[in-house]
Amino acid sequence: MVTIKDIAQEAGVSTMMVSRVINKRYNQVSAENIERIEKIIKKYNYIPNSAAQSLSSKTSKIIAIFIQGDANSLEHPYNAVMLGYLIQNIQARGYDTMVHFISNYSDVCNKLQSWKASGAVFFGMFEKDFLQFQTNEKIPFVFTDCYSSSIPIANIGIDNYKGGSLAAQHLLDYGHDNFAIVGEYFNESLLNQQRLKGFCDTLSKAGINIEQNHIINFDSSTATKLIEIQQAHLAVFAFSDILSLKVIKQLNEHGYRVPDDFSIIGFDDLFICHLTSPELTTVSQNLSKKAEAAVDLLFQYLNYPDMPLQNIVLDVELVSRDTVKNLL
Amino acid sequence: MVTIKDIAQEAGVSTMMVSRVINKRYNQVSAENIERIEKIIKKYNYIPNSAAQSLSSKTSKIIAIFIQGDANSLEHPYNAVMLGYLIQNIQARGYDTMVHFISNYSDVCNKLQSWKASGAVFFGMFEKDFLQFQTNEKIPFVFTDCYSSSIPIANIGIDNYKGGSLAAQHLLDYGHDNFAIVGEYFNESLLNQQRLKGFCDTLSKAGINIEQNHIINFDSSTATKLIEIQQAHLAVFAFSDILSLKVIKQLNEHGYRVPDDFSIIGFDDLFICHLTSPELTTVSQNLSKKAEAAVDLLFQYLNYPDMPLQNIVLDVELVSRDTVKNLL
DNA sequence: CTGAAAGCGCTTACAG
DNA sequence: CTGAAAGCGCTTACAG
Repeated sequence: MVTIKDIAQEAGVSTMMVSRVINKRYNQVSAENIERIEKIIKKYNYIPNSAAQSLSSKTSKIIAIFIQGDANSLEHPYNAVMLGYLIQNIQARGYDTMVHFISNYSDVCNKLQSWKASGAVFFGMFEKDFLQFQTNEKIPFVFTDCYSSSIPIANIGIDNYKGGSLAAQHLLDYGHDNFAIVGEYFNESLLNQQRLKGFCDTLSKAGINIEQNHIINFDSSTATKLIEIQQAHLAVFAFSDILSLKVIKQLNEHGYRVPDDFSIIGFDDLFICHLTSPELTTVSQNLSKKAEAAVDLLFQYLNYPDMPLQNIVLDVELVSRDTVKNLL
Repeated sequence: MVTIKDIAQEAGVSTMMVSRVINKRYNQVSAENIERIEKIIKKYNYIPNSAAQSLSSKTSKIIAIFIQGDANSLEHPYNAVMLGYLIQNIQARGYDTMVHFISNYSDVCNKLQSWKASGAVFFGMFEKDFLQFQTNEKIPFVFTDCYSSSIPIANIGIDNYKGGSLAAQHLLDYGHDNFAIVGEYFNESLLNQQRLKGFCDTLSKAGINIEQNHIINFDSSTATKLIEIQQAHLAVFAFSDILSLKVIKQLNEHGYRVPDDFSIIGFDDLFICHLTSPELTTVSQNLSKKAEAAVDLLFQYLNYPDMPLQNIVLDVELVSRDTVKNLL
C-alpha cells in the first residue's frame, strides 16, 4: 500500500508537501512541485488513508444520515427517494455517506462521535428529545420535515399550509362542495395540522365548514366511513399519495370508482403515482430540490458554524391529473 | 473527549487492558479488571475513536454498499427495499454502512481503499468489468442478482427459471392458452433469459409454443402490440411488478381491463402491489431473506477468507391475487 | 493475566 | 514556499 511517505520520497520532498497537494492548498506549494507530486500520485494511483486523515485532523468527510425506524421505512417511496437524493448530493460534494436506522438518542451520539462525522441529516419522525442534539453536539445537523414550534432547529420543510390550501382551491374550482380528509397521526404531527388548516381555511373562505366526522384517521374501515358520509359526490383530500392509493383501493373493493363516485387528491407526487390508472391528482413537492436544499444548508453550517439556525420552507404546487372529477 | 488513556489512568491499568476490554478479549483480562474498566467506560460514556482503531488495525467495521447508477435507482421500490434490509442486517452485526452510487470501476476501489472497508455488497446491474474486482481486491464482495456465466463470483440470486415456470403453470392451471411476455433488456440480462426459458419450457411441455412477436421489449407502444396479438383472452407475463403496473396502465388507457380483457402476472411481489386494485398476481421473492443471505455470506467470507465462492439461489413462489382471470 | 514500546498514515503548529 | 517534530488514539507484537 503506497503512502504519503512513498510519494514524498519519490518526489524528493517532505511528506508535508504531498499533504498540501492532496488537500489542494496550492498556494503553499510551488507550481513545479504541484505538478511533480500530482504526477506521482497518479502514477501509483495513491489513495489517502481516510482513517489517518481523520485521526490527525479530528474530523472526517463523512455525513451521517439517520432514519427513524428500521428497514421498513424504505418501503415508503418518499423515504427511499429522499435518501437517494441526499446520498447523491453528499457524494457530489466529495463526502461519504453513512446510513443508520435509529431508535434512540444514544445511537446517534455513538455513531457521530466514533466516526467524527462532519454533519448529519435526519429524516423520519423525531420526538422532542431528538431535537435536543443541536445543543449537545457541536457538529451541524439538518432535519427534514421536522416542524417543531418549541425548539429552534435547522430544518428543510415545505409549505404544508399552502399545500392544503391548493388542494381545497382545486376542488372548489372543480365545483365540489362535499369534502372529507384522510390522514394519519393528526395529533402527533404539526405537518398534518398545517395541511388541515390550509385546507379548512380555504374552504372556510368559500363559506364551507368541514364537520368533525369528515376528518378521518386512516384505518381499514376508512372507505366505509367515507361511503357513510357521502351524500353527493365526495371529494377526499388524503395527506399522502400512498394513503390515496390505499383509500382508492378500499373504495374499489366496495364497488366505488374514482373519480366517478369519489374524487381524491393526494400529497407528495411520488413517481409511483404515475403508474396507477387513473393517475393521481396531487400536491407536488420536489424531493430532489428538498434533498439538495438540505445538503446545501448542512454545508453552510459546516463552513460557517455560527450561522443562525434556519427553517427553510420550500414551495409546493398542485398537479392536476385524473382523480378529481370536474363537476362544472 | 475521553480516550482509552483516560480510562486506563482512572482504572490504574495500562491502555492495553482497556483495549482488550473494548474488544471483548475477556480471556486476556481478569474478571476484576473487566468489571472495573467497564464501569469506568460506562461512567464516561466512552466511545472508541473508529479512525484510530482503523489506522492501527488496518481495517474498519465498515461495509460498503455500491449501487449502480444514481439517486433514481432508489425510485425503484425493489432497490430501495433491498437497500433497507441490507443496512439493517449490517447494522445488526455491529458494522456501519456506507452507501455509494457508482458509475465506474475506480470509484469502487477508491472508496474501499480509503476507508479500509471490511467488505462490500453490490447491487444493480454490473458489467463484466465490475466482476473482476474479486481478483483485484482482497476484501470480500457479494453481488446480488448477478447471473454471470463466465466469471465465478459470490452471489445471492433467486431461481428465475422456476419463477418463469411457476408463472406459466399458474396460467395453464387457469385455462389460458394465449400468451405474451413483456420484459426489458432481454439480451443484456441472464436473469431475463432464465425467466423466459422457465416460462417457455413449461408451456412447451403443455404443447404450446410462444411466437417470437409475443415476446415484447417494453416501451410506450407495448399495449398496442398486445392488443394486436390478442386473438382471445391474452395472458401476459411481465418480468417485474413495476413493468406490470406500466402495462396495466397502458391497457387501461386503451379502454381494456385487467383481468377481464387481459390477464397479467408480475415478478417480485413488492409492497406497492398490495396498493393497487386489482391486486397483482406475481412471482414472489423474499427481499428480506435475500438481503439477510447476502450479509450472511459476506460475513462468512470475512471470517473465512478462503471459503470458495458461492452462488446461492433462493426460492420463489407464486402468489395468486386478482390479475389473472380463471378461464375454467 | 499484564504492560512498555513501536507504529499505523496522516495533519497541526511552528520555524525558517 | 518548505520541512522537522510531535501527536492524533488506538492496536500489534512482544516480553514477562
